[in-house]
Amino acid sequence: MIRIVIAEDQALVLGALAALLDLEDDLQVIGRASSGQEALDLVVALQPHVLVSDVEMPELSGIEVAARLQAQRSPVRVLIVTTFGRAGYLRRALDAGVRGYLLKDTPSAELAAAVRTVAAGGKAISPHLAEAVWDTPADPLTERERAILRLAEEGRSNRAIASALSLSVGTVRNYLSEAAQKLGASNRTEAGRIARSNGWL
Amino acid sequence: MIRIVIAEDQALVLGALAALLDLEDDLQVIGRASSGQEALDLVVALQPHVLVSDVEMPELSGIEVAARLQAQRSPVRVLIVTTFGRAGYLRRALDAGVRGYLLKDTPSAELAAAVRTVAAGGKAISPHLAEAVWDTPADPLTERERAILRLAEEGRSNRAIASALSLSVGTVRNYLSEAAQKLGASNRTEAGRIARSNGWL
DNA sequence: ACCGGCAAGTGACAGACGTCACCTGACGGC
DNA sequence: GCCGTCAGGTGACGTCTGTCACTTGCCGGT
Repeated sequence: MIRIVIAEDQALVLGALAALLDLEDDLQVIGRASSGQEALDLVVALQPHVLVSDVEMPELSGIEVAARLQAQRSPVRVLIVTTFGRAGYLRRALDAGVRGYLLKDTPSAELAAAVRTVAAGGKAISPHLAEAVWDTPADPLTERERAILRLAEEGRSNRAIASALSLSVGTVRNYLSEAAQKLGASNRTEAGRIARSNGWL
Repeated sequence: MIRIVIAEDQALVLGALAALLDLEDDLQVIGRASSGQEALDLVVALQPHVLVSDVEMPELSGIEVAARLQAQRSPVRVLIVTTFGRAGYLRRALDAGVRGYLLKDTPSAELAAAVRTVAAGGKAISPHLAEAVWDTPADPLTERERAILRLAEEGRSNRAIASALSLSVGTVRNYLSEAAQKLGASNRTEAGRIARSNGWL
């Protein structure tokens, strides 16, 4: 019997996924979390075989939860389930020791199979996504550029960004200009879109 | 026995929701659609009591499906289930004759209850959301402003927007300026964010 | 026939943005 | 000690944006 904790911030989807997994005779959902922190606590307390987690969650993202579990040498296997086929996310997830990564448009029958594979020590990556990682270049942005781009994306002016990060306005301009060049964008807005769609923000 | 068709473009969520509803003795999922068009065809063919539909779907949105059903005087009741608590969406949904509108962070136990309520001719709106509509002002944008804002949001320059819509650059500037004023934004990027977060784009 | 409202345009101006060349200081190799 | 590198800054320049006042043409109401 494979014991599972599910983490997902949308309660309806959480309940539905649990119902789906509970239909299987050899799977048992022993815990449900609606935030990253809660997921981490539950995993530590219940020691399930597998944690099935969304990426986008309040407090801690699914990837961060995986990273923490890896850091504390937890034997729990993590299977990420997400909407976003962003290559950057998958890269980070793999770095965090994640064993499975499924897109939410995978047929539902495959979820249980993926859970079993992961529980048995194998890996389960949506094939569609594995490809995407191949032909998506690595994140070209530096930490500074990312931070500035995130603020620019929200519509803040150079001046506002500068004072938020204690930089000079000129420096902010330079970083944004450089980021736009790297991304092949012709302005901050486009740069933001490109970076976000690749999972680099 | 209440007969249901489910429409949701994420296969995994579709399967999970179906599993959840099938657990109930008095509910029966008789059809599954992964696009708006498919949902419409299925509803016409199967004549379920209730259509449970996502908003964001390829081809036709859940709201558009509801509008078409209303136009052809279909007796099928529509229950929308969505991630986004955008007041604008709910308004449009109600105009399209939708009988229920649940957020995906509603506890999963309430989904079946909402289906029953809607099937019986009642209404089921997430209370949280009903409030939001109250204190969200109506969409202040004109069709032109919306179109221009959508393009600006993608990072296009005034010149690009002007030629895409066969307008003069000055006019585009004026529309954007006006839209920003209406929305209380200080630039196009912020205006785009505000409009989108209210479901006005 | 007239008025008001609305879509679209024009011209002008200030300020914000994007680009580039160049400067400074810290810091890790060798 | 010197050199390369990297984060950050400066100044200058041209272009793009945002704002405003004003104009034109169209359309519906009265």
